[in-house]
Amino acid sequence: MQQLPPDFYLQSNVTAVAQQLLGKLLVHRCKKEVLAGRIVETEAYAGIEDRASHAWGGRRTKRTEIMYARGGTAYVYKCYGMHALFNVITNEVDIPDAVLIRAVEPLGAFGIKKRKGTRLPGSGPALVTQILQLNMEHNGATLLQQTVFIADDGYQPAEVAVSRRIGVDYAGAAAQWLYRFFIPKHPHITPHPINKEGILLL
DNA sequence: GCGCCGATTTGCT
DNA sequence: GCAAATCGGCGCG
Repeated sequence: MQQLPPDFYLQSNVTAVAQQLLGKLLVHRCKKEVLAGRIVETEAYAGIEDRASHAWGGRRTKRTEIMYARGGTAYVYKCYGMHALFNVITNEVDIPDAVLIRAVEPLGAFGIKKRKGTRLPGSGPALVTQILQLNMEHNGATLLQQTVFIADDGYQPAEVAVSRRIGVDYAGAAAQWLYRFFIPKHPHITPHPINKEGILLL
């Protein structure tokens, strides 16, 4: 198991990073337990030219400022005022590229069984932070240390597919960009008709 | 300052 | 299928 090196996050092609993150492990060492999940679904957000990105048009606000940090930084924000979504900042300083981690396959012991009823939690970007116990406190955290980081255990997905992104219909032409990467038919990816439109890359 | 909308999920009709 | 939960950013004035 090898932690990803700083150079990985400095790549200039954010879609390449989004694709390469599939199959990697997102790890959170909290108090006594280590929470980890295998990344099975990602979305790329390409800086100021991407209308779907919070940094579109070069926006710099209190919320988006962290997106301009150097690659290898975490960007966590609240969506709809209640769900924390976890992103990985990529590229050099002042280029606000980011990869949204949309789904992970939980590994090891997780407290999610405690939920009432026998029904397992659904899938989606808000579940990633829930499962790995990540929250707004991790906004701006570096992924280059040992608390929250991404590791490669040698696993390579047999198949990788690409599609349009989910929930960005407002973004005009950018809504059609093939910036969503996922492992086809994986049980933890977001259930969505768009999965059938996925184009197989691998 | 006010009001609408969003990279969503859940539960009820 | 749809509304609720709930907050920061943005446009408007």
